[in-house]
Amino acid sequence: MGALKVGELGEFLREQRRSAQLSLRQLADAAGVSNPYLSQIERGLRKPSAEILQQLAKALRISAETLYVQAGMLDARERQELEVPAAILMDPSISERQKQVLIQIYESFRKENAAAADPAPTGGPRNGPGGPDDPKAPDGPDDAAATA
Amino acid sequence: MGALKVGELGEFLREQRRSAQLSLRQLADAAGVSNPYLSQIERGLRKPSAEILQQLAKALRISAETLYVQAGMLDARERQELEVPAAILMDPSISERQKQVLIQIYESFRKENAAAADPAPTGGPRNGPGGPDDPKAPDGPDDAAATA
DNA sequence: CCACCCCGCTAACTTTTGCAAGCACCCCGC
DNA sequence: GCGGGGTGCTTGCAAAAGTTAGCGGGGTGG
Repeated sequence: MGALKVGELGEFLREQRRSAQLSLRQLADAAGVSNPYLSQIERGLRKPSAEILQQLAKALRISAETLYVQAGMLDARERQELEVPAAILMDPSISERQKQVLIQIYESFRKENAAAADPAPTGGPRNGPGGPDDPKAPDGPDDAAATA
Repeated sequence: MGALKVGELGEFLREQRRSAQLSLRQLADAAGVSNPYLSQIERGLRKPSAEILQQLAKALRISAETLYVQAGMLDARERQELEVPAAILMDPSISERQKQVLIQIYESFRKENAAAADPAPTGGPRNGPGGPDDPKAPDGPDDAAATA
């Protein structure tokens, strides 16, 4: 399960530290972690938590993203694939209700497409014991969508 | 030390799980973590490690980056310019026509809200949950050139 | 030579993560 | 009634993360 490449991450961190002319203790102090622990991270014998990683990134003035990519936690190309529902949910400019509407429509589109492409899905993983979610007409976006 | 906003992260995770129609056990199993642990994460009483976060993101099919942003580990502003329309346009699972529909609705929502809330558009920089962290302010020349 | 300050690392310890087992509740078939 | 499976939550416990104290080593100057 080691999705984390701790070794590479450690080397990368040490490189960055050296290149920033920082001693182990200096960086550890700046990042708010203990010196020996940073040492162990750099040598790959410890998997730093998300928080520590973030603090190290800050102290090193490198983007946290860079670190995550190096750690193998962020796929470089994954960054382009921000999922639509997640993006919608994070958007502060629309209401929760509106988010739900958008997501519903989005899901119904996907379902529609899947049905068109694969009419015979044997053993449907549909666990919904309830009814089929409204495929179209995702309840009333009328209020806003109509105004468009 | 809590640079992590565990509570928000938990809520977000729960939202995502529900929105994906998954039970706690299902997601836990898919992500390779234990059911009770996921429960605790969702209620904000545990800070998941970087690895766990990654596995959950994978199982939920959302970008790990989204999760990090939600956890307060990546600055949202830095990257939120990806925004909903961009995410929609990049999605390969729906047709171009469907994309247009979604974006239309999204835009109409925004227009409606803007009209209702703020007739005088004095520019609303979005920073809702943005925490006032950064105690010592090492100060980065954040040249976040908005590509919007 | 010796104190002094830095470097990185090892050792023992405390705190937290993360898990297997079990609880209480609800719904459905027998 | 009872059994079985579904949901989420609580409880100890092993295994990690992350800490403070201390080690050997290398300058530098007194």
